[in-house]
Amino acid sequence: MDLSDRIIRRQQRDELPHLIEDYELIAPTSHLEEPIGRGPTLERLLDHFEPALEGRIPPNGYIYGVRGIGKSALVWAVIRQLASVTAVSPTAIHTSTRVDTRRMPGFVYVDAHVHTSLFAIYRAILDQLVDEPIPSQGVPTEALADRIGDRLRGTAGAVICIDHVDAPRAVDAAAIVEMFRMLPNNVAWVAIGELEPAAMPLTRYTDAPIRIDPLRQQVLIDVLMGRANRGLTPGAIDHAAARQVATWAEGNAHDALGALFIAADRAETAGRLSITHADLQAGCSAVPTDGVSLGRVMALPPNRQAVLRSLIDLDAGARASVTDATAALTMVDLSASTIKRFLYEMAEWGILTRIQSPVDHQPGRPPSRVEPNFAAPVFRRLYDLSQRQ
DNA sequence: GATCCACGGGAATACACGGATG
DNA sequence: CATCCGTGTATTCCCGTGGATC
Repeated sequence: MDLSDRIIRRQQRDELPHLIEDYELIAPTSHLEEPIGRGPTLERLLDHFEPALEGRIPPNGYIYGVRGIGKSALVWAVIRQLASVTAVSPTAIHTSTRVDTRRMPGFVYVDAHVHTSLFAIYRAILDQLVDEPIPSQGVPTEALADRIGDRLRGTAGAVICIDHVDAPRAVDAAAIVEMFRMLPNNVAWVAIGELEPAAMPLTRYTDAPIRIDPLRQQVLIDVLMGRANRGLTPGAIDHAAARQVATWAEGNAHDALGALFIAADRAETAGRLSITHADLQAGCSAVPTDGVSLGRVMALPPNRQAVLRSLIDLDAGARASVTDATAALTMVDLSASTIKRFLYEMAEWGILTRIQSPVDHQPGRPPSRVEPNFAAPVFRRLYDLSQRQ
């Protein structure tokens, strides 16, 4: 072994066994290209999209279900696959009776968490339909709409999925429908949300809504074990542990993955190669029940995330009131009034929970403090990883 | 010159409470 | 007793400004 080998070996010291081999693969924010154990649900989604395989535009749709059960993961995976089929075989599948030479429609997935204005939504759609770079500002919104129209006219059209249509920061659903009116009629849309169809005005314009159900316990265990197999060192977690988390999560895959992520990160930080019962306990208790998804938190604009990142490291004293927290958040390069406004806004959006201070005898309106309404340890790790580079 | 958007700042409003008023 | 008022905070609302693009 020569010196350079020795040096490389030193460099690769970090390549010694780690519990977590890939944070991405166990993160509740990332989706697998092949969802685990969701065959029947995938079939129902494919039923809806099936006309596209013969070059026809499927009806508009509404996919719904309670939070955390993998709606985004499933739709994302389906759209991704369909889009790649379109890309790989530009002509539609040949039937046994005749050759259909029409092209298949394109498939587009837009997250209304991330794209919170009509302009941004148009831009995201256009970005998936064309290769050229798209202006980020300086052009009127209608110009982007026109470009989408120009691109699609005379083609097989497109199916556009808008995820999280009923999110607090999302563009109003009615405005989205209005927006699709301006596009050629070879465009279909599929909205994904949490609201029951009766409460979702959009369903006036859709085919029968498609409900996604919470994961059965065994499926959720499979999901956890599958993620662990991909992202953790072999033997990091056993079946009983996965069952423990699955039971706690009651069909909510997002929360179960969050708990697993925290448990694994805790064990990793402690230098262990397997996850203990205490790690899992810590993981479960750090995931708030009825919290908002980490996807929603990670979709926030950079400065909001920076505020959150600093906020979750403040000690209880510094977070006693919104005013105190604002004053303590000096590491963020924003004015105090902006930080304060961010905190109130994020509370409005459900990202933070406002808790009234117990009545005291100070004059004036009693303050409230804000607490994260998401799995803070997961956000801390994902945010820090995203900052390295 | 137009357009979109994040910031920043401050006005307006809400709330709590003690004390005054009708 | 029900209201109103004044004071002190907290919270919400709104709009101007300026950077970055086109």
